[in-house]
Amino acid sequence: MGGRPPCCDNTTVKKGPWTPEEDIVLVSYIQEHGPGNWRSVPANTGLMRCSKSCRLRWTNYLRPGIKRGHFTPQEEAIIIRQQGLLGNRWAAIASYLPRRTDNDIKNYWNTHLKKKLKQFQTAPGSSSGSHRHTLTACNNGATMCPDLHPPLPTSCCAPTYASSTENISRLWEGWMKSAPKLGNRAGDGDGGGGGELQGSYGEVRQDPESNHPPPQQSLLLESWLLEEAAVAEAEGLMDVYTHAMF
DNA sequence: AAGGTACGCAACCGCATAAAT
DNA sequence: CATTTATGCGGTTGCGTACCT
Repeated sequence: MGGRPPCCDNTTVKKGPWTPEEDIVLVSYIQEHGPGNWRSVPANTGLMRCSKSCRLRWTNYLRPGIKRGHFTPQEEAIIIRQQGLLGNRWAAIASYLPRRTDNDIKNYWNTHLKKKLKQFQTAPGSSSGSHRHTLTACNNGATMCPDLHPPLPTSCCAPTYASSTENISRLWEGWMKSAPKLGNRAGDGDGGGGGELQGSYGEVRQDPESNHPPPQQSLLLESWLLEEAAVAEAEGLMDVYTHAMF
């Protein structure tokens, strides 16, 4: 048969939630090689994950510059407007909010905005309250957002591979929590989860007892954090600009 | 305080398209 | 050019947690 060789052996791939150890392995690899060649990731890192799963984890959670948590009214407005224009093309909508992932936007739409819009539509006469605010902002945002946030390829922030402070700190938080009791995680619902990792990633978890990252990784993290500070500064400037526009 | 329910998020699944052989 | 897989995307599900009764 011609064609490409298969990316991974589907019989041995691990599923379920990612562990901090896996995250670190993935981040370290991408830091070194850059994102893109996903099929080489499981092969070269030893991760028992499908390349697809690695890509998803990276783009939705570990990618540099990702902003998590509260959506601002401005962001809401852009999402609502673009959803109206583009439909459920979340990747396209996400290009207007470079620091949000399509998955995040999709989740937010399904859990919050859909409900909000429904409420608004069932009470068309209600011209007061937060919904009105949202939709007003939406209309404003609609006309200006392509200028303010032109559809940017992820390249606008990605090339630095700087991971967000939140993501990294969360990573280490998870690491600290799980490291001392890794042995107890076997029954973690995800059959064969933490337990097998101990063996698989022994060479990666160089010093599990000390709660410190391996030296090389800590250097990488340090440089990421420094870069993140620069990104945050830039974002601050953007917020000022945004507020001026609204 | 305990049990039940709703909510939010991470991850998986399946499909479409692009790319490699 | 045909075949096969990688990649990207949208829909959906399952789990953990917060909130309510």
